[in-house]
Amino acid sequence: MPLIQVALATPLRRLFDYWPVAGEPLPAIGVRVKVPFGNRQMIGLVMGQVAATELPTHRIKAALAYLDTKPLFTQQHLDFLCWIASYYHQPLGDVLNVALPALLRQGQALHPPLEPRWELTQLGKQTAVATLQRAPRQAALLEFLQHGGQSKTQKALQAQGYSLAMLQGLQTKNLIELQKPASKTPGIGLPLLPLDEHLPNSVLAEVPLKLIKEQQQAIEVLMEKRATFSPILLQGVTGSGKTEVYLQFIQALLEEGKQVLVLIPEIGLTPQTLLRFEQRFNRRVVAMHSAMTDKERLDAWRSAMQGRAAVVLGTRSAIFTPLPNLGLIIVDEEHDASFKQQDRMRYQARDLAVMRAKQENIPVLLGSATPSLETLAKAKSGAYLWLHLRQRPGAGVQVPEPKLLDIRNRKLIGGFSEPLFFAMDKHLKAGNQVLVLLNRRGFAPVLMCTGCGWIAGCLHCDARMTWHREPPKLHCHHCDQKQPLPSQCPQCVEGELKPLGAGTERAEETLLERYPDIPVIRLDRDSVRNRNDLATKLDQIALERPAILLGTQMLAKGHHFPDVTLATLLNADHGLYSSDPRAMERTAQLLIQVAGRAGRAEKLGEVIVQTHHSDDPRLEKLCVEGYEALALDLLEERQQINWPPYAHLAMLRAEAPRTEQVEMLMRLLAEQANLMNQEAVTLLGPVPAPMERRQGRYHMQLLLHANQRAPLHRLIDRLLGWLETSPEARKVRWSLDIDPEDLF
DNA sequence: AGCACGCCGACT
DNA sequence: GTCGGCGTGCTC
Repeated sequence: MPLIQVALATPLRRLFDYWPVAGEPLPAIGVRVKVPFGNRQMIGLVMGQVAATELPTHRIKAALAYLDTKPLFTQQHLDFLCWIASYYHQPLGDVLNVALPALLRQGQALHPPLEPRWELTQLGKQTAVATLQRAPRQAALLEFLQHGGQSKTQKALQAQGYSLAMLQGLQTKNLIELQKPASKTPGIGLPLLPLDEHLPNSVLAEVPLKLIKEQQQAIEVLMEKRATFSPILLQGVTGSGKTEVYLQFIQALLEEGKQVLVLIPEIGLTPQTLLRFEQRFNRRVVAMHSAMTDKERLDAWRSAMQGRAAVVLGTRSAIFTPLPNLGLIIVDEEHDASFKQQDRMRYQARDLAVMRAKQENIPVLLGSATPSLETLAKAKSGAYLWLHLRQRPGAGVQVPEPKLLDIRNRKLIGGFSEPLFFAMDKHLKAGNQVLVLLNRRGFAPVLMCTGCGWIAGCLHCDARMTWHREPPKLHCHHCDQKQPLPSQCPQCVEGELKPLGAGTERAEETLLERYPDIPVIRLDRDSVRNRNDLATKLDQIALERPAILLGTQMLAKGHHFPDVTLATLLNADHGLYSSDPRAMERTAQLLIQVAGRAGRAEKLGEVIVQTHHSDDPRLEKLCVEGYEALALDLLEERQQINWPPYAHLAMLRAEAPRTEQVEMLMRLLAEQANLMNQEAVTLLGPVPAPMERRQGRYHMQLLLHANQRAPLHRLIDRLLGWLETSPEARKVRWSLDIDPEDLF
């Protein structure tokens, strides 16, 4: 008798063998199965069959039940998930955990159980409506049921305005009854739901925008590439109409009956984005993001895997969605950091998109105004097709050139210099909006005693606590620890406590003092807690003029503010001289994004960037020659220091409550690595992680560097084997990050 | 990861 | 005498 191999969500990187469920046919690969595991039950996925196992047969247990009659994944999709598991060195069960909606992971049926329906009894069919004249609402319901023909679910009836009380009224008179659906095992093995409500033949629901020549040329090139694996970088300045190119390319694939997957950054999935896709096509568009309920996610997932959803619009985890007729993947704002998952299963959705497209032999379109160096390198080398959109259709106003405003030796009020205020005055007086970007929440990043130099630090982290005014507290942005604001210096008692630096709260206060008659609309994580807050603020922005829009990243991403004529970055220095080689790239992307906010419609814009380093050649290059020129320079630097994308990295991180435990493990780990490593892998570290103490735990890291992927992954496999059996590793929490993005 | 087993301190 | 602390071992 053959055994079935089951993938389970445990940290053990292997499959588990079980006897098949007695008396049932062997399950297909990709079916969920409930199995005993230790002394509990788990739900896993059937990955294959084997004739025999190394384990003594008496230790093999029998599977309890199959939860699906048809596989949840095609073999091709399973191959994709297996590839992910091996590339990121994660247990397959963990990958499946990300790939399956929560409800399916918990064992719920793929199809919702059929709801009971209300039906007329024999008496109900014969009773004249007029006999119910003393209960007119019930009479109306009876009439509706008698003439509606079919039985109805309670939900459907309530949607028509009939209440539960009316239904119960008819039920007690024996006129109607609730019929349970006939299915033996509710939800499992039901036929696929009927294909969609008859869709119009035409894919288009509205007339597409007229393309300018450059966009038209891009579409023509894309059309040629639409049937094979073709990675494409679509580099277009803000406002160049990338989305319209996406939409028209998507249209071509929908017309061929294909499905399209669109990945967008976390912050970019607004109801407006979804609406734009829904309005364009006569096809089902579903969203996939973390704010949805489990039920909503399952519904969207099901319609995708059944081929009923034509477009899936989602954040990074949507890359795992099974799509039987996938014809195109688009990654919008491909440089965005949110495509990299930074905890649990660390993966880069943009890279997975390219991998999936290769496997499916379909095009993958990476769009950005400021492409990541990784993507840019591939485009430069010719591995990716490189398309440019340099013009802005419409009124023809170009993205303004950012001006650097040096603030050395200048007095700053709440982060603003006098010349900046002067520029703001001009734009506000003209009745326009001014956008102020400050990447710092709270009132001030540091609270210091002027008497003795004491600084408010976090008890659990090597970090300063941020002073928040509203509500008043000290808040550690690394571990979420909150403390009441001290009324006096805890060290010298007599010194005065003063804020150092400025966050959005302080900038807001400054602006309200300086411009008492102008609305200041603040957008950051503290003032925008949910969808509703955001909608309110966006409405306000649409109405108020003049106005000042103040905020963090949130403000720079995605939203269109046609009345902004001055966009300003209060401090470009943060990260300019960081030891992280990625800092300059990030600052440049932010600056260009901010610049893109100014003068989008017919109004000419201005962009001002405050810095202490206006003579920095990289900043100058960025402002004068643009992002691409700077990025190509940065790429050259990367090549010279032999760093990604020209080399490969993996980061091993470890943390424990006591520093000795981490140090011991990391020392042994490095020792092992040196023993195992006969190839070209360089160890950098182990070293204490930046901000060594976080949430009361000590962090260390070991960076592995190699010119080739293969030897790096071979070494990692051996190291993980050692880590899994090493007693020193038990007390320490460790994790592996392939292609790490944040090294510091 | 979970969960049980097991071996030592502070409670009724 | 037992409740419960978390070290150690195991999961087909």
